[in-house]
Amino acid sequence: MDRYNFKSTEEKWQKFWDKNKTFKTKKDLSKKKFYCLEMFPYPSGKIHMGHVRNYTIGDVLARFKRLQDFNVLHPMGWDSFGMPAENAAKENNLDPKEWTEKNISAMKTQLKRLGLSIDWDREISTCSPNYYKHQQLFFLELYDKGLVYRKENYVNWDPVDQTVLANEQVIDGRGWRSGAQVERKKLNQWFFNISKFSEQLLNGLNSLSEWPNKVKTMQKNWIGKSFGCEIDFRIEGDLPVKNIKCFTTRPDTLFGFSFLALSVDHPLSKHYENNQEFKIFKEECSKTGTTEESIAQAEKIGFKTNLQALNPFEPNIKVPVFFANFVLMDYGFGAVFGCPAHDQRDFEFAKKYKLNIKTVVRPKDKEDDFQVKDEAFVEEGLMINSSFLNGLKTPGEAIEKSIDYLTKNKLGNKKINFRLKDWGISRQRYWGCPIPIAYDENGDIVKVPKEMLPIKLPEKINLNTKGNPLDHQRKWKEIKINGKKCNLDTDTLDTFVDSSWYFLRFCSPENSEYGFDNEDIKYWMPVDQYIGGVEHAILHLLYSRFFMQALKFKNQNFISPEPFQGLFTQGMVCHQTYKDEKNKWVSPDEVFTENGKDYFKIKDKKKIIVGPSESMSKSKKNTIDPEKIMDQFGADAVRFFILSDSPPEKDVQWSEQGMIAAYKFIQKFWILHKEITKEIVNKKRTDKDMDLTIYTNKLIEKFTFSLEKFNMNVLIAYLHETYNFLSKEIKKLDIKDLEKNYTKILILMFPILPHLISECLNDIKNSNTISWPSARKEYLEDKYVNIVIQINGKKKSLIKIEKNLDDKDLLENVKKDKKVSNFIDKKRVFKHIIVKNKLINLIVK
RNA sequence: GCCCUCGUGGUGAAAUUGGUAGACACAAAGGACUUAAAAUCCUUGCCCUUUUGGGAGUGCCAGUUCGAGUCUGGCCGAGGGCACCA
Repeated sequence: MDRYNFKSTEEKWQKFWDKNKTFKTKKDLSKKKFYCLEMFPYPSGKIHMGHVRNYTIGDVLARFKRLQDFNVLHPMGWDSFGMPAENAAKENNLDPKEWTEKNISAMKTQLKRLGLSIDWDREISTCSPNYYKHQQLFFLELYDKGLVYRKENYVNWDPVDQTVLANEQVIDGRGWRSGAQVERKKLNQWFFNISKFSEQLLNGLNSLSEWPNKVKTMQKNWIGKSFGCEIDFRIEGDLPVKNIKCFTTRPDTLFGFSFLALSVDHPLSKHYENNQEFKIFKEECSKTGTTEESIAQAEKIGFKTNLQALNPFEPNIKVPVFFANFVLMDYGFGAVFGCPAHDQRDFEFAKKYKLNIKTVVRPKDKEDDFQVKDEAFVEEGLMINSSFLNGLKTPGEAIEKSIDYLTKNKLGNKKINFRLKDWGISRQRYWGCPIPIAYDENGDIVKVPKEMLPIKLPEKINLNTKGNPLDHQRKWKEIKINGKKCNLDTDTLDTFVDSSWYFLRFCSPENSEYGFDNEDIKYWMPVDQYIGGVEHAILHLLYSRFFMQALKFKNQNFISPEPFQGLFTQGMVCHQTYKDEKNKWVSPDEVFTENGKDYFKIKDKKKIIVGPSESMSKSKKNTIDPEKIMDQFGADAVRFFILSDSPPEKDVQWSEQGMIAAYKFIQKFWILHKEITKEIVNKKRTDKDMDLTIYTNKLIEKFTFSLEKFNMNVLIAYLHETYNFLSKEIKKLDIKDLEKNYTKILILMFPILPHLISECLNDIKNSNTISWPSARKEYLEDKYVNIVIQINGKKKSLIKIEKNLDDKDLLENVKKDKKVSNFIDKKRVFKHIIVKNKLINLIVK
């Protein structure tokens, strides 16, 4: 018997799909649409196992929906701007454009080899002027709507390379390339006013019922809505300052007020510009970097001013004002009122600077003389030492009452605050979308007119310059707008902007007037199922949601603003890690094992230290190259394996054994298939035996159910089960409707193993128009059912019996059962519970 | 510290949502076929018993229920997210 030749078969079908444009999609209002989208890849040059998993899951779904007669949009593109291209180009003296294009063509070939059902005619690439032209127009549109603005912001600055560093380029406070101490530097940058939509972005989460709760929770926390009030503190001291505004969620603890802390970037700091000590203090603070996390890890320090703040509840009590490193200018007003007794951070600060610690909340089970000792008391409780608040429950009553008091006395107002900050979109880099803004000779902002778009990136420029590469392009920068000489902005847009609207572009990839066509997006949007890694749970997904809000803003005709109706986040692909005796990472290709426990280096037979399984990454060298695996086992086998071992939302362990098992399954299924085809043709079977019909209908039911629930690993189990069933069944003499049932089974398998099953269906010759089968209820149950017999809730026996027997007959039959009669002999059955056609529980004493 | 998720054999995992725990696969041991190997197939899998059979059992402890992997409360452990957020 011939073995299944995956190589020629897979090539054959891929060519067939390509030639016939099988997956080309057109708008068709007569059909229900299904937009299936996987997060598009960065063209690094080679696909990795994470891509294989992501795109296989999506492809199974897309093919399934197509068989269910949906009009399926399943496109693919390239997130092709970004730093790796710029870095690679710098290192090897290449052009980022050429490097990127070469990578795209290599990866496209690899993706095609996976047998994905993609409409390649809709392919887009974000680094193409055809794409970013529209992005520049969106930028201007948002600018006109007042959703883009310019402000100063801090960045990580590498003083040696004269360049801005991304957070991941800062390692232990030093630049990754130069090793120089990174500084905080203020730069003028563009911002999207995402915080304007905080409320909408938060509320929108409620409508996303097909999103994982985990992701919704993460976004909710990120947006961070908090209820409280703003308080205007009166200030006395040696400066011409009368008030400082604070935001607080705990106005109830004002009677425990013992200091006021300001951010070093607070406007008041300008009065201390010439103060040497303050300068040193501020520098100390600036070493901590710009991320919130690095600020957090620093020790709490303060700088005492000569100012005093008055307690709004008791104006005769005055407390010191500090600058402190733990106060962030970005949040609230850059000022915090400190109540050490009921905030751990304030407590530590007060201890350090020996400030007053007054207890104003007691636990419910303690007396009124309760005093905070070793740590702040932050839980619910009752108010004490707080005049008109005494005895009230807090939070809750006490907060309400204190806000009432502040409002009545014009000392403060109820306020809702969000943690979400505006989105800084300027990047001091070459390989990104140019910002369509110029500056005239006075430095005033001039919009680039629509007709002049796109502002194209200059090609083949020298990247080994200090600072921002575009800044050196004197000719490129010069632009004449309405007869005025201007200079272009030399920053480029954050690549998250590119990916915030690409799903719209896929709906009308060829529209040259605008980023999309309104009619197209009305038909295709929202994305019915979006699939990608959980690492994008916050930024990419939130930015995309913002982009939709921004397009909808002042435009009533725009579609409903949630872009992704369904979201699925798949887990990572993991592999064991290996290290040699020098503690260097070793790749799986370089090691061998005989017993599965002890590993050795192939080269010198030296022992390898086996580390824990971790997600595949180049830096740990624990990657498996999908291309090599496809050479060895074929695309169908890889698809089969990558779905088989774990539920798709969880991490999966790469296993050589598992991969081989997948390959074997395909081989043995092919042999079985040949046998079945022969049986179909040679012997006309009579139609007495219903086993296959019942099995097939049950399979259709549970297979469809699991597929819709994304339980892909269970699907694979069903396929194994089906193989086992069929290989026994085929030995029987009588099988009813073999061809009909077998064809249905093949169609179920098709989305997972498209090449193999295309070939199989081709053999049966009725595969012209295939569609997803539906189960017929009358075949779902046999005449007989298995009834579980429990005694006092414990399983004792199992009987096969006629279906739908009435309770009396059932009970009689049950009592006849040997095992049961052994048990209930001499005992009295005083109750029984029956679950129809399933179970009977006898209660005996 | 706060929030979320998850704890099931040697391993990855199923369990139709409160009704046969361990489907399916990997690994292991034993066996069949074979001169032999490979491939393939079958059996086994915790405890007691020679077998028939019986018992325990889904991280731990309680509870609800005729019946709990599934529901409730507490504890222990692992993973992820957020964070001096005022």
